[in-house]
Amino acid sequence: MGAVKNKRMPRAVREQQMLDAAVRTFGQRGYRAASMDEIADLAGVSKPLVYLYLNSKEDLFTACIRREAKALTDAVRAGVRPGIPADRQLWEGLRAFFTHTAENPDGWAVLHLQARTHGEPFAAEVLAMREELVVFVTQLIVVAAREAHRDPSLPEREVAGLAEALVGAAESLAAWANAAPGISAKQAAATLMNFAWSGLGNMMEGRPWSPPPQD
Amino acid sequence: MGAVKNKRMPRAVREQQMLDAAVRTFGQRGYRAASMDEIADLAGVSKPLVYLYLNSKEDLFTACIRREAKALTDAVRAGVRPGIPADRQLWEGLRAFFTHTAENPDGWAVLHLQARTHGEPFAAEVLAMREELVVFVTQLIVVAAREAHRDPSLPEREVAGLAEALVGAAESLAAWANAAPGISAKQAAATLMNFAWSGLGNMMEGRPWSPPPQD
Amino acid sequence: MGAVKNKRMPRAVREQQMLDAAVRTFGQRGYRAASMDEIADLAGVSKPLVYLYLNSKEDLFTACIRREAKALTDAVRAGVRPGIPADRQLWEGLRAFFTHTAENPDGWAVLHLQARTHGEPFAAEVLAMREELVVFVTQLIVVAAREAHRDPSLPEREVAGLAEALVGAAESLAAWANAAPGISAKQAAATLMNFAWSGLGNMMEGRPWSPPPQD
Amino acid sequence: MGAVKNKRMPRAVREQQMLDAAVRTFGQRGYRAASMDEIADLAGVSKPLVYLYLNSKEDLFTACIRREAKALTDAVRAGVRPGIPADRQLWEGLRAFFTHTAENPDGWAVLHLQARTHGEPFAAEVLAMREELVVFVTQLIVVAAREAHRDPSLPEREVAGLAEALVGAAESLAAWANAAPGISAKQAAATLMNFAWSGLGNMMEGRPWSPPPQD
DNA sequence: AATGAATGAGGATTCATTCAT
DNA sequence: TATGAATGAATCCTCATTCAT
Repeated sequence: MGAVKNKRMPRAVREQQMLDAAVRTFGQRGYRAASMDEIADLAGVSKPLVYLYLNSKEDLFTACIRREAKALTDAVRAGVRPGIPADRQLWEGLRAFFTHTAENPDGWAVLHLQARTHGEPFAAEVLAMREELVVFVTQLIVVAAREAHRDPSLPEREVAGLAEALVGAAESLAAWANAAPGISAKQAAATLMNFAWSGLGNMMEGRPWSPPPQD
Repeated sequence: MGAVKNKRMPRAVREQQMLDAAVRTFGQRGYRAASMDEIADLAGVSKPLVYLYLNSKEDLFTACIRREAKALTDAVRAGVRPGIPADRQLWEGLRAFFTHTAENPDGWAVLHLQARTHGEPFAAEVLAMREELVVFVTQLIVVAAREAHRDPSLPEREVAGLAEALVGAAESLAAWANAAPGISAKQAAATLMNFAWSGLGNMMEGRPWSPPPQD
Repeated sequence: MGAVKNKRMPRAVREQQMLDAAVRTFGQRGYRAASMDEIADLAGVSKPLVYLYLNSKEDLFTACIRREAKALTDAVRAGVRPGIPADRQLWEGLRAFFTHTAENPDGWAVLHLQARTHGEPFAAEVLAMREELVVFVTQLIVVAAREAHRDPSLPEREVAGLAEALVGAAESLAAWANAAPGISAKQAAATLMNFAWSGLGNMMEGRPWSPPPQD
Repeated sequence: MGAVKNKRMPRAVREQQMLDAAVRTFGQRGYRAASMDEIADLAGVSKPLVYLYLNSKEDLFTACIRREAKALTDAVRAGVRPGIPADRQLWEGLRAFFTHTAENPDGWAVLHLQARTHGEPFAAEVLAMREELVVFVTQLIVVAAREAHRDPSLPEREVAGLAEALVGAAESLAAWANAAPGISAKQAAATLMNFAWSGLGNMMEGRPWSPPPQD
């Protein structure tokens, strides 16, 4: 069972142990199916202590989401060197993203699967993090357009949609790469770059795909 | 609430009412949080009748997944005219997909969010449907490559990754389009075509994006 | 399943089919664990028909007990030739008893196990049958005492206890013979005759076992 | 009703209270008819506490059986002085048996009626205890045969049958003595000794009852 | 003579949460 | 800092029983 039992430890340490146990349990069982009993057990403490430090199941789940969201955005940001060309920045960001999700499958499950499937307190929490990533990608697209000497006036709504699609594709690929054995973070990133950047590049050259007129 | 109460109806009809209620409840609350009580209420019948016809919560959820998965794949298939160029087929498929998910948000939530979040009986059920879509897309990519007079030997693994990315992006965009007001199915489809097809087109012209050598 | 379905049949026949199914189900599952659904199914009819003919679960169980009790006492009575010496009558009665219980294990289970474990409506029903057997045995003992030229004044209470013991032993041996493979009705009867009659005979010779004085 | 409510008590004490309540309820109502609600009420605790300590209805019933079986065999063993003649040992054992069953009617009902009536987890549990008693009696019979200077080769199968009959008769008489008012443990024991020992004694003298030749 | 449709009531089990120490 | 003892409130599921035809 989790940590060594009954040892007195400073609050900060205990809290992290609890969050570790909670992320693992929530990630594997889901919010409702995870029981405070199991979490406390896995953390090696009694239930009242969990309540003393984290207040309630809801608060505990929220704390998990926040911690994991921050860890993910931090990882992405830390993986990107500023000042290099936009496509390289995206490449680095994607690699960091896929690496982090592969190394923290439970945390990723909490963010991608569990937090979104349960009502309003939680979905908003994830949305905030997601927005950060979307903004990051959006800026890269805008910068890339500028670097390509293109008229920078790609309609904003269009850019938003593209960024959304890219982030969405990344999220799906992360789940896919975690599930399919033998897909490395690098491979996942390369696949997505091929898929996305070539398309985006194409568009920026002024050759978007266009729907048939009668539609 | 829900249907008219207490009227005797043939089993087949009642079953559909129950599935309607179940899809709505599961879609909005999630598998665990949805209660059989609420579902029976919404269907306008007593709980025992739900159990008589659908056996258990698990079976009921599975029946929901199957019905919605079939409805979705049927809609996509019905929306695509065979024989036309591959890019047009994809365009039509995406429009059908986004139209259907927009019209059946609860069904889509069941498939995309809820079914994947809960243990093995269910995830497999959705995976089967997803695989159908991935195969459909994969074939389009292969055909398109041939139509573009390209060496048809895009590595298989690469194609699988691209198809996965496209389906994943579509799934994410469906959720996005449902959430953001004023995004029509057509717009979502166009965004994704731009994102994906241009990129794929580019690749097929022999200009894939390539990672920097030192990576 | 059970009988052929949906065939119109006269009430008396249907009732017997239902009782057959009920005895089997009650005997194997117990009163509470047996469900009207299972019984109706096994009888090859719909539940409302069972209620139409037998009124309620309680009444159905009571009808089972009565039918099986009568069948058992009838079998014992039919197996005994009157007029022969008392020990022979007991021998024949026991053989008939063990034969019948071996051939109708479910009926015997209903009488011996199930009916006695559930509240007052049923226990009384079995008690009546049991009393008949006890009386039968009591008379045999009295007659035997007379045949042995003994002072016929064996205290009544004593005789009652002995009869009770004999019937109880028979009941236990019936269960034992049913469970242990290879014990025939005849063997069971012989064991009990040895056990009981020799003891009784001994007593009638005026040599009862007597407790130590200080007790 | 039952114990004083809401007082904090050590687990071991509470468990015994729960078992007390359970034995009483199971003994009077039967396994299926007894509700966990009633048991918890009678024990003066909430249902969850019963589940916390005893796990499930099945486990609770098993715990009852084990406790009562041990109590009964302990009582019988404690009541018998070793080293005295076999008939006296049997006498003492029977007195202890009837005394204990008279003092613990619910426990006896659980063992004799309820546990045997319900499926396999439980029947086996009682059988183990019963086997102990049968072995105890079997040994007494063998020793008695030796004490009577008889050829010790009473066929084993025969002895088993006799022991079974004796134990069965004892079980039945226990129920009878409990039901009939004014039958003391001593009287029940004496009746059975008369019934059994005289018979056995007779046999050991070489005068078994023999079936008529034509049978 | 017979059944498909339907339900009120209750029972086992689990869970988040608190109290007293 | 830490926990053993305890519960109110659901939740899934089953069953005997009835109604309308």
